[in-house]
Amino acid sequence: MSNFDLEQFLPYLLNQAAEASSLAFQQVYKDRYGMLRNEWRVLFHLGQFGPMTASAISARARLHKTKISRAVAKLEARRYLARTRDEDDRRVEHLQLTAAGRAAFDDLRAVAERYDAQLLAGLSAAQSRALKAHLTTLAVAKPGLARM
Amino acid sequence: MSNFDLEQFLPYLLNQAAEASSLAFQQVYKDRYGMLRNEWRVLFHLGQFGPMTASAISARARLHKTKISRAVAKLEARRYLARTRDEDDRRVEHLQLTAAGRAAFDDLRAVAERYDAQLLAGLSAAQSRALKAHLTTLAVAKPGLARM
DNA sequence: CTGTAATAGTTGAAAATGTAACTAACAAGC
DNA sequence: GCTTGTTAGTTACATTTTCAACTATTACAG
Repeated sequence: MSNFDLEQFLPYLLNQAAEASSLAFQQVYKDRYGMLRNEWRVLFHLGQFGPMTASAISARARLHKTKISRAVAKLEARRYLARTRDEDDRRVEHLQLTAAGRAAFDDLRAVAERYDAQLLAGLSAAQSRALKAHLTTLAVAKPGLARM
Repeated sequence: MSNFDLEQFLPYLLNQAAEASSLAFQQVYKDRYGMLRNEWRVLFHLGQFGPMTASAISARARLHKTKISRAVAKLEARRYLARTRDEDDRRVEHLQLTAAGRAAFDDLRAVAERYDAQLLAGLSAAQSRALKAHLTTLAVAKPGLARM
């Protein structure tokens, strides 16, 4: 007899928590700026790390390059970012936020900051740190499952 | 000056952890049974909770009814589940696993059980419990964000 | 009864995603 | 130089998801 519980299965539980906690924030960037998830992510990468290439964002965000490509196209069309071709390696393009892009980022970052605090409101500082540390470990890990 | 860190923003972090931890398991149910995420979820609900209606699964899994409808159609086509119409309320249909469906569930449940243990290998029992408790809280919560 | 609203589930069209193939530019071996 | 391979990024097509409309059935008010 197994005591397995679907709702305590970590990948399932993480998905449920991720979706629930993304909802309210998603509402904000969608309503205020008409952005999708990948667009928001690209915006935040550029906002936080400064000018980057699409590949660099792809690697850091673990986002497929086609998603980046399409998100960048939309952000560019809406004048939230600008591209400049690298003169040394003309395959590469450097992405950076426009003034409008930075304004959107600053606004959304402030929301994110408060929202994060709200999500963690029930936990002590130590508990929050522990939770995030464990999640970071899980996010970075590349678990395989040999011979199952 | 803000000290906001995208990679420590809970919704983002949860998404990264959820995706990373889902990957290896997804590979198994996809390779062995050709299932998609929603099909696996429906299978597990029926396996764990016994016969249910589509609405009941929808409510418990927080999965939209169209996803359920299509997942059920595929699972039925592959003979993993069978439907029976409720005689008292003929709108309702009760879903239950076939023998093949239960076999698939038993197999995948065993994988899930071992995989879960592997994901938590670095943590003590108390830490694991605390982590899952916090995730459960986040998964159940319906956070809004007033006046941000 | 009868009309109106609600619920269970399905379907069609539009949007988004995933996968693979593609172009263009650079790199390295010979 | 020329071939072969690699990397940056885009595009095309198939699959999935989303959203709204739809059918069928039940509930409920008058």
